[in-house]
Amino acid sequence: MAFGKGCHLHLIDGSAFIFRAYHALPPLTRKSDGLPIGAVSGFCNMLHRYVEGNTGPDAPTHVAVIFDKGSHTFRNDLYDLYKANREAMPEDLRPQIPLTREATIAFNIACKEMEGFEADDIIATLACQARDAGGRVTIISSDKDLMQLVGDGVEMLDAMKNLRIDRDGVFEKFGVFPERVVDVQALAGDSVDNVPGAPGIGVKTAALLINEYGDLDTLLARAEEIKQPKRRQTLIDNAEQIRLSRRLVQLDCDTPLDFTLDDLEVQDPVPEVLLDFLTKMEFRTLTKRISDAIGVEAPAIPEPSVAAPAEAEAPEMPPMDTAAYAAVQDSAALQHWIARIREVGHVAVDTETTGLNEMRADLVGICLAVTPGEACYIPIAHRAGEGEGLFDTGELAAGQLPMAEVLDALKPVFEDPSILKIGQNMKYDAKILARYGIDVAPIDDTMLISYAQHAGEHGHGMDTLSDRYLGHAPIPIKDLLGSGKSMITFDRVPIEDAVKYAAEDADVTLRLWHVLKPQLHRKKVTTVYESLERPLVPVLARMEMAGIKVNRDTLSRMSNAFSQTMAGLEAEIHALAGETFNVGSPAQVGEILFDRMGLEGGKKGKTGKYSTPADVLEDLATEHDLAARILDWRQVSKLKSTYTDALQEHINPETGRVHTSYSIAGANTGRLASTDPNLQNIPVRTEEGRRIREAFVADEGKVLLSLDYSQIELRILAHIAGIDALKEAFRDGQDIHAATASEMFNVPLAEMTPDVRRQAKAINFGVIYGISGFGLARNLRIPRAEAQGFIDRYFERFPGIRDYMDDTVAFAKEHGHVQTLFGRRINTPEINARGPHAGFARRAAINAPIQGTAADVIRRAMIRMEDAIAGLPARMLLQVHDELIFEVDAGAEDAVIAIAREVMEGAADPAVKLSVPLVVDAGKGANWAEAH
DNA sequence: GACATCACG
DNA sequence: GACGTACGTGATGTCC
Repeated sequence: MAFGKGCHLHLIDGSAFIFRAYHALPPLTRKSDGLPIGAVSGFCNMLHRYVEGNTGPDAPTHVAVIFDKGSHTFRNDLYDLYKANREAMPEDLRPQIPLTREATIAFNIACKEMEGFEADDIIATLACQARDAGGRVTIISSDKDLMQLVGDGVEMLDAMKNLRIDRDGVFEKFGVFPERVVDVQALAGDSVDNVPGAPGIGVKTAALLINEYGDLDTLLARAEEIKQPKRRQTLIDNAEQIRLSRRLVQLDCDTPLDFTLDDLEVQDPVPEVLLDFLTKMEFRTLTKRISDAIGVEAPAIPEPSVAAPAEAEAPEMPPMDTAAYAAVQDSAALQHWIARIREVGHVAVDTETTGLNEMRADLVGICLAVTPGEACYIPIAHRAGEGEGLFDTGELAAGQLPMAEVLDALKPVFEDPSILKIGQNMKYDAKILARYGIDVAPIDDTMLISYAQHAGEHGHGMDTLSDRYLGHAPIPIKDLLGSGKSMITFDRVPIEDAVKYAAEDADVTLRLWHVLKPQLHRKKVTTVYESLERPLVPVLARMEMAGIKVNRDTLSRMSNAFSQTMAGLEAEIHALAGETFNVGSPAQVGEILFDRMGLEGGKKGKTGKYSTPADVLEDLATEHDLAARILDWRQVSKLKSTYTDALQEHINPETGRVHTSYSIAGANTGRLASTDPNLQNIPVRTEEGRRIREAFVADEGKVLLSLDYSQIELRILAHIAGIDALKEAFRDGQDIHAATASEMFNVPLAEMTPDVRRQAKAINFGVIYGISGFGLARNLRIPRAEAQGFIDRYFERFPGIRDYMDDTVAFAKEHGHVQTLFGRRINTPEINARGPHAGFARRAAINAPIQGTAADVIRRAMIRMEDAIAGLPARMLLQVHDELIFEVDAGAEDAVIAIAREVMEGAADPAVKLSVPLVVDAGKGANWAEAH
């Protein structure tokens, strides 16, 4: 088909794909020879995702991936410093560049580059040609240099954000439409490409000037008229440099091409060619995904005969083979496996159940793996079924040992202190088995072994770990259970299917253990794993099983009251607005406030809708009742839906209590996270919200205790950064925010006003979060310059803080991670990134050692707590980051408080000698509101 | 399933 | 000088 009207050309910015892929992935290597292939892998995944997404009426008819070639272009002749400050290409990326060309060709997509021309110029030329021929063009890139091409049927698409950029989008970015983009870029310059521009002028100012004068030539010709003297002089002095800059940023639409648009017609990949390439690269997961999708068998990927150096300590492993797994269906087989476990001394265990809620799910089967590839599945409670959909007959399927026999036989093994039980997220399996009378110990957990080493790098779920460390994609559970409404429970899965899936999970877990466990000491996190991760599993399991009593009537009454309040508010809101709309829809709220009523302050988010967060509405609320009532409605709506309604659903009918689940490897910093339900965000800051805590009660004859660390993060900061003034204030038991204010503003403590203290408090918190003038200004609602003044003064008074920040960031840049006082490692893969990414990574790196050390401290306290209170009628129920909740017999409160406080305040000892005291506040009461 | 919003430390 | 900006989480509702 000749390119013309009705055609749609996609131009992919190849270099952008490569760099994104490179920075998004860890340095993967090809297993057989160690060739770096991380970027190629990411590149292929992106291409695959791109191709898959190309369906429907908007699909391209023509497509090409465009690459840069050579480093010298006509722009270097114009200006020899062009792109001169580019960092050299990383060593491990260089050999991957030719492979990305091969990959493109393997996907049967045209792959184009020209010596001496930048990809951007080829893209510009093709876009012009296609547009002139009457076709549409989509440029897949987020490079702002390409924005000048937008318009007349040319659009850009940011593939990662799936964001289309049209003329209006360009205007949002540059403040001018595409045809004036080069003018703005010429003025603003570009530090990445080393385009000089005009000193002191950024995009904002440039757009302002261009819009005022029309275009760059007019602006330069009339530069004398500019009112601001400094700006005027800059433009006059730098006119030549600005014109040069324009020539540098102006893309060339006349690149001589040795091919035509017609050569770029979309073609389906040739399965053999594509699979050959992917196999050659040894991309196991992607090869399988694509071969499954197109129904063509891929050539086998050779397993390396010698283990790669990094895995030298792991045993050689046979390839994964789900057909080799055994079903254990008689006593002899069961005894055989138990004998094997005793011979080997460890076993990977995985339980299959009817659901994800460990307090409710029933055991269906148990998988065991003793050596890689040597795994079995013991079906216990599969149901008999009839026909395709397994119509439930209410009876157990044939070929299963009695549950009692299986559990009686396994119990001595699972409780044998000399046999290590290995699991992936072992807390789940331990809780299930605990309900059947088995206390699994000792345990190892591959999820936590990964977390100790790789927090911040990637997730720690089995699929992620299997993909990364075994190059294998396990059978998705969806294949067995389906999804959505027609989803079945595991007990309805035919035993022969269950064997493959279930035993595979145990096999994968065991293999991961062999790969990851030996790495703990290399990453120097053995102590972290052994002292902060592994011992926490049984502690959390018991807390979760204990649960906390929640009074359904209290919640139900509150829900009813909230319903009434909401109905009243809704009527009032509709009356004030003069029309009815969905108050729960931020989009509609934005439209009403900013379009219909024409209020100021409406900002649109990236989806093009008005943003209406609370702080914006709060500003409006002083003048407009409508905004105030919407805020009221939102608060009540939140309390009702998230708390008073949802919590009732979580009350376990058997125990009458709510059992949360803590994820140990959820937060990168070492904090726990609470889910199903989240009991770490129960309201407390408002009076109405706090009343929800009245529904969390002690059982009859008991009392709730709450013990929380006072200012633990600031204390840790004072210790780590070595701030004497803060340390002294803590040692003297002073009000730390008042002391900070006094030191900063030279106000004696006796004359401190609440407002000055409040500001110091905001700064103290800001420091922990990696402070910025902008952030503090927004938080305190003061001018930015004033906020910056506070920060400057703070750093002046406490210079150690700035050193801590600088040192921490430098450490992260050098090592790729930061660490807590207890050695917990938080990886910072983004710390050397450029762009807005970098700011986030920087602040996260500053915060992580502080938040993480506090998390370590309370973990240590929790691990010691059980023994400490063993003789007392008390149990630990909840953790809320710096707070522990206990339930104790009435009368034992003070004894428990004394012991628990001692454990918590001494939790850092003896591993770390803190130079500030840790202080714990305690409260008690019939419910959580009283205790807190 | 993405996004916006808001609950907590 | 301008960029975009507080750190860490999870649950809910809307809307496509």
